[in-house]
Amino acid sequence: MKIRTRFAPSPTGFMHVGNLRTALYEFLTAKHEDGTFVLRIEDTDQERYVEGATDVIYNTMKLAGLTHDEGPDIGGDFGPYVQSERLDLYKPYAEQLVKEGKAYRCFCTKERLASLRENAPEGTVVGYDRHCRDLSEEEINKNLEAGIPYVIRQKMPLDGVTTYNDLVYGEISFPNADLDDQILLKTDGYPTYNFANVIDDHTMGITHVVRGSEYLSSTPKYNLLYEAFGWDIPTYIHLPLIMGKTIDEEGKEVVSKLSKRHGSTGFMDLVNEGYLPEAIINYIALLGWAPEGTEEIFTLDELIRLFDITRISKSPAVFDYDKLAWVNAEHIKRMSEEEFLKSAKPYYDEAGITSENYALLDELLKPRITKFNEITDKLSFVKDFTEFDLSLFEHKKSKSTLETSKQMLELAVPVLEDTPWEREALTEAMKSLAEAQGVKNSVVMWPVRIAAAGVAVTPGGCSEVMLLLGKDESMRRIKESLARL
RNA sequence: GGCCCCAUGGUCAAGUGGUUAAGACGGCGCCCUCUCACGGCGCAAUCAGCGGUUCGAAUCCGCUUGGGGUCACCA
Repeated sequence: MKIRTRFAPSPTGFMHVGNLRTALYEFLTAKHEDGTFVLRIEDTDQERYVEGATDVIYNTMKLAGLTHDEGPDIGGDFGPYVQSERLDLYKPYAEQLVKEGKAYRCFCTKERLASLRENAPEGTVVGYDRHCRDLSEEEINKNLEAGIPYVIRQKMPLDGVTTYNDLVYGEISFPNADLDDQILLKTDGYPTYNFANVIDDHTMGITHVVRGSEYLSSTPKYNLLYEAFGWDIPTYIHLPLIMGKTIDEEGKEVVSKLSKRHGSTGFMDLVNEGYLPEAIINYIALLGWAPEGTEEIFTLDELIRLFDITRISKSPAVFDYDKLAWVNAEHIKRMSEEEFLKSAKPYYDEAGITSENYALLDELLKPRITKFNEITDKLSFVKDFTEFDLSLFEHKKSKSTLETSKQMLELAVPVLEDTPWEREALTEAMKSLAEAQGVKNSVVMWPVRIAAAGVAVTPGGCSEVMLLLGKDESMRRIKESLARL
């Protein structure tokens, strides 16, 4: 049987890397076996609906490369793929369970439920007291006629244990007595998340339910539902959570399940910060899973090929920006010249770089940037040339002093004037000058670079800096710097 | 608090009874070098604790401790 997985986000307008990682593993689980990946939008919560949120989901999935085979935007044989368009579907299923005595109508008010919770003994949490579980036929009819709103609750077994098998966590058992009579249908007639989930997964033929391990403890309820309907229970693959670090009131570092409060962990946030979608995908693939061998840089296609459910780990993983940055840098280094230029171009334009230097910058910048937005800073010297502090000329390691700088620049100016403005020629000219003067290369190259750039740190050496500036600008700057010495 | 899950360096992790306990990020040092990177080399740093089982335990079992998750007419 062909594997079918689904990603079922709620349109809240925000997708953090935790959700994305789940989507990724769902995608990989299906695609590794040449299965089908379904996108379903779970929008049964009318109060939390956010305008335009579904577009965020589509855009994210597209950018991340997690293309779905069926979904609201492209259709499929199991539609509709938006829960709000499936509303008529759920109620009959709930009614069926009521009829079969596996569920019941509950007329308890929210206030009563609230007071139940408030009156619970200190430090404990109590569930529903099953007040309406055994209402008489007359009482039910009376309430119904009076138009009292009701929810439909599932009857949980009062004793025994429910056991299920998870592909990553193995066999897990829960005492049934701990299970609440969960609500299936709300007073507004909408299904609850859990209920809709089961109905949808079954009717959509989902074979493998891949989700975060926070669902481990509600899975028995799901299974009891599947059993109530006599449906096959899907294969479960629960994923270790991705954790974020925060600082609490006492200044202590705490880790907890990734959420909005963990700062810029939104996929779009990261992309806007300059992380490549495929690098983000690569990195989060490694949070909770490791391939055989020691290679860590992968494309999506490689991940599809290598992904192996049995290598998913059980323990939570902390999201690490440093490692993400490294992965991003590795992806940048592997980019073709064209790809790199495409991403770098906006920053080049901003820095006043012209096309004849694109190839040079490809070489210079690739090993030097972690994110593309760093280009601005790296090339700021091209545009800005201010009266820098002359002490920059003093560099112990390069054996450069104010005096030698002046000497060398005086000698370099005429040489540079007569040198073809090419990388090799410029470098050779400076080396020859140093040799002729009997000094280390650095004694001439250091001051030339500083004089031209006006800053200590540049991407590349003196020849590259002069190349980027062009002959006129370089000579102007060097002479100006020399005049100040 | 009940229930459930987890436990190898600061972080991500390999490892499935016999290894000098991989690798990566980060840190530190050295080399390369006109700066900064890249690259190369090296260093520090881990099996939470205690009991078992076994000739032998990071690997199996139990307890303890620690961490996380979950207990809504939210998803």
